[in-house]
Amino acid sequence: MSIPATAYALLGLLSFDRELSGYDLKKWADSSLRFFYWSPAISQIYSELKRLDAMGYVTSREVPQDELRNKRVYRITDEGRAALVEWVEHDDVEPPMLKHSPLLRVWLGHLTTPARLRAILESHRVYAARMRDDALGAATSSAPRPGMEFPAVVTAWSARYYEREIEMIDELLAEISELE
Amino acid sequence: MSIPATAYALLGLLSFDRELSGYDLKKWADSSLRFFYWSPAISQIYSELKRLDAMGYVTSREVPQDELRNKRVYRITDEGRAALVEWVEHDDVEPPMLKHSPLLRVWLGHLTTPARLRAILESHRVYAARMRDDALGAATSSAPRPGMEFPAVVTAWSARYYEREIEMIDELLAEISELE
DNA sequence: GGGAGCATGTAACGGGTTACATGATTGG
DNA sequence: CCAATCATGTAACCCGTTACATGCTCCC
Repeated sequence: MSIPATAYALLGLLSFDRELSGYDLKKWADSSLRFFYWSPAISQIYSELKRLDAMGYVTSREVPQDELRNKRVYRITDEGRAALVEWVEHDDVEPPMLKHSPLLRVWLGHLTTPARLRAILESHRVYAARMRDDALGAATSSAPRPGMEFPAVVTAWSARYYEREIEMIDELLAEISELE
Repeated sequence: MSIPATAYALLGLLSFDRELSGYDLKKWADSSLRFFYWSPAISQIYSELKRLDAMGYVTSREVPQDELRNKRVYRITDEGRAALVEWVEHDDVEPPMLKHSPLLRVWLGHLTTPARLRAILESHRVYAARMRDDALGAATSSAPRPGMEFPAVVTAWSARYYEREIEMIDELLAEISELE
């Protein structure tokens, strides 16, 4: 019985030795995984946590959040850690999946005007700049903790990725102008 | 009633004014869409074609393939073309979706050895080089036909994308060595 | 003879999303 | 007072995949 990559990603977040709630995991995913992988919907996080719990890969307990409410926090188990290590060390690595919607529109450029393509690319440029800045922000905001070197390397990689994305948008913009 | 992006992608393939079978569409997708978007499974292509047919966005007819068998070829209709143009011109463009599995493994680098990470990245490097070469091949093999300028631009973009991916893998490899 | 390519499709399944439901606390 | 944030979960739905089924032709 195998579990989806998203479950391993969550297990990965928990592998940095902390107790986290579903809500915490969502925020963490949004400020790390999001840049190079994906941030699952909160509802999926809750259901994956249930599955991981049922498999014995995590344990959970309730902690008081305030006077009236509790929240459920999760901790990775030894079996969970072993399964995660196994996944990193021995499982096949799928190729990256890229679904570049703005490019799909450019590919269909014969159906529209250069102005529309430019607008799409400008807006994608804003998005990429935003992602770069967010990745840069995530890199600087979190103090370099021991054991967190790899996430730091990947976050830096992500910032470079979006920087290059911007360069490539500009190249495309220039090429589209030439086509006119 | 909206249709998925994949359906528009297929409609897009048909928008270059040719009659194509499901099988043809799969081959075409593999040598164009695959580099920057995704190539749907053949089974999905057949079911999307049925949906597009039901919506009146394509028509189909059977043509003899050899003495014994027929094949069904599809042609975009005026309504299909109008819907596609509408999609390109007025629909919101989703941000690109990236699920970088090799990077997810690197992000979990604390769970394994540098040697394993290097192996993963080397293998990803081979994949990226392959994609670059395939994109380059697709660019040169298809003679520059009129009306196909945008696909050519996007294929060239894809080749650059994978070239940069290789550069970024090498940078990562260097950073991982430094971490040791 | 057998594998690769041509050609089309169905069924089962699962991963993941959106919408919905609920309710407390904090800060402008 | 109202929006945002904290916090958890269910249900419906759909996109897309893999596995399965079928059968012909071409070439080694």
